Amino acid sequence: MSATARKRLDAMAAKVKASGLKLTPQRLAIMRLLAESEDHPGADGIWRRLKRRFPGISQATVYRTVQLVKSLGEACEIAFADGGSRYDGRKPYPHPHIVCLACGRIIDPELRSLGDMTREAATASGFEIKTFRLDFFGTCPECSKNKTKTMPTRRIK
Amino acid sequence: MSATARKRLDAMAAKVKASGLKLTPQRLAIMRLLAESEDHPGADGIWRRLKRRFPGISQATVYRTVQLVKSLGEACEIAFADGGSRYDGRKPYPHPHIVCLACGRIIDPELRSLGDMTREAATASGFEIKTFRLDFFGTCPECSKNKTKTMPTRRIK
DNA sequence: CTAAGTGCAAATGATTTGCAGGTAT
DNA sequence: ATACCTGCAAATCATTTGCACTTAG
Repeated sequence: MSATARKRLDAMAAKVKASGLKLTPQRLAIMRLLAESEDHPGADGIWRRLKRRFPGISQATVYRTVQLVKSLGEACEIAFADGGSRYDGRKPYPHPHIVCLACGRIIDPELRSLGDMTREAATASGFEIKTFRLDFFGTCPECSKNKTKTMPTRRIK
Repeated sequence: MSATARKRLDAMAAKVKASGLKLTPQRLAIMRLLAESEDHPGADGIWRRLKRRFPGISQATVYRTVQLVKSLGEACEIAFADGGSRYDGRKPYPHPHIVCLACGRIIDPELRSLGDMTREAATASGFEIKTFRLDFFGTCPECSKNKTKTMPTRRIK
């Protein structure tokens, strides 16, 4: 487990304890997966990976824990149009994504111009901007090469 | 009915006929609502407005038609984290939104910097960007004045 | 005519919840 | 001890689909 992942896991565990909640083995395992996964796993994926080590773990527990960690501000949810959500416990704050429509990969780009655009949105509208959601969809370099056919386009909610 | 709305409705009707599909009264009514609504209505809202004039209209027909118009490229869907989708038949192409968390209002800002940011995302990632989804969430000027308490935060999928 | 469309109700599918029995602290 | 948790299964909820009956062209 990397140092950054360890830090993230510790932050999650600390918030849980600070809220007077319990650190069960299931929660630890789910939080650990959230803290170290770089592939933005979905609830179902987390559940499938976990039941190797916790044969009896229920999806309900995964959903409950993921929601808990999110509500504590220690993970963020990326919900897609097709109803599925994916989670990121490494960067628990809102950030942009680029999704490959062919292979489903999601990367986190650094966008220098994002701050300016947020300011432009606030100025243009008079809104007090609290948060945002930004996703780009396209084809990653690998899939572009392979000329793989595009996945059945998701319903972008 | 405004000139722009008329144009949008005509475009939708043309695509439907060009696809060898039928222009039923229900479809016309739904498309008309899509073409002239500036408030990004949801499927349920469309259905409720329509059953005044079409007492027997079913939600299934609304969903089917809205999907049809979207698949013809004549409306776009804005799907939110809480599972609900809203539609825009006035601008059938992807565009940014600003959502008021207090009253639910959605506006379409003009963002000059959007093109630059898309280019930055493409360059930084090597992806071929096909489309995007950009929403800002905050409080509109009216709700800021009224100091209305924020709506129970939607799950931002 | 007849392929398409409609209303209705049942089916989906991801997520949530009620409950009865466990378990961290 | 005793809140808090977990697994299980039933319940949600927006949306989709199967079917028998209409209807636009």
